[in-house]
Amino acid sequence: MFRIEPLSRQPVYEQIVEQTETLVLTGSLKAGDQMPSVRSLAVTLSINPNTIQKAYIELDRRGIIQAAPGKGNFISPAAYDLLCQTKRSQLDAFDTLVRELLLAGIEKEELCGRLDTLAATSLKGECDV
Amino acid sequence: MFRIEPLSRQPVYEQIVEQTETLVLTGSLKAGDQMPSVRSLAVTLSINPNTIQKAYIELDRRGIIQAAPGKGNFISPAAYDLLCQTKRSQLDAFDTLVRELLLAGIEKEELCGRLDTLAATSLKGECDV
DNA sequence: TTAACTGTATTATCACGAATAGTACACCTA
DNA sequence: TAGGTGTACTATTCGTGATAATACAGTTAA
Repeated sequence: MFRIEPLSRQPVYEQIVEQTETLVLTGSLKAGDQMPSVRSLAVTLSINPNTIQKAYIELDRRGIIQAAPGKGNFISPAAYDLLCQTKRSQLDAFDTLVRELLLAGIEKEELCGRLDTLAATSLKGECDV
Repeated sequence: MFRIEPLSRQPVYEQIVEQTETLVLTGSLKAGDQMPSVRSLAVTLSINPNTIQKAYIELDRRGIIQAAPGKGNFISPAAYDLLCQTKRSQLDAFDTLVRELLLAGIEKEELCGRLDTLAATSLKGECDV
C-alpha cells in the first residue's frame, strides 16, 4: 500500500501523508475506508509506531482521515473534495516548473504533447466543486 | 543577486546552487562572468563563508563554475549547455505533477492555457543540442 | 615588497528535527 | 476478560545544515 524511501530527504511521516492523499485522489482509498492501524503499519513498513502516528495526526489535521478511538482511522467523507481544492492551489508549482523547462530550451510543443498523453492515460472522473 | 530564505526546508547552500543555475538559464550569468567572492557574498547574505564555499564546491562539481585560486570563481563555458541537458532529464517531474493535477480534476485545457501563457511570456532562445 | 584580495582546508561546535525506544492510559469489541 | 484500537508522554539517538575560528597558498596592484 505504501512505498517508503528512508534515504529520501522527505521525512518518512510526510511520505505516508502524501501517498495517502494520492491514494484518495486515485480512488484507491474511498470515504469510510479503514486505514491500517498504527501498530500494524509500523510492523509492515518496519518503522516506529510514533512515526505512523505522526503521519496520522497530520492527516487528521488536514481533514483527510478521522480517528475513532478504539476502532481505527477512517477516510473522511470530505477527503476527496478537500484534496481537489488543495491541489488547485498548487498550480503555481506547475507554472514554476514549466518556466524552468522552457528556459532550458524545451519546446512548448513537447510539453503539450506530454500533457495530451497523460490526460489520455489518466482516465479519471471530475471533481464536482 | 540571490534571495535566501533561511526558514525554507531547502538548505541555504542548495538555494544558492539552484539560483545560480537559474541565473545561468535566464542569461543573467554568462560564461566567463565572475561570481561574488566567498567572503563578500557571505557578508552580503549574512551567512557563514563555509556555507557559500559549500555551494561553490557543488557548482564546481556540476561543472557550472570553475575556480581560479587567487582570482575567483567564474561561470564555466559549458554551463548553459550542461543545464539544458540536465533540465531535459527532469521531464518526469513534469509528468508526475501533471498526473496529480489531472487527478484532482483540473482540466487539461486549463493546463494547456497556462502553458501557452508562460511560453508567450518567457521570450527566450533555444538550446542548441 | 607589501597589503589586500582571492580560493581552499581543517577542526570543533551548535542547533534543529526526524526517528527511535519504551511506557502508559483509555476505548471498543468479540 | 483479552486483544485489538487510538492517544500521550518523555528521553534518547542520529544526521546534517550551519556556524566559528583558524590557517595556508595563489593573485594582484599600490
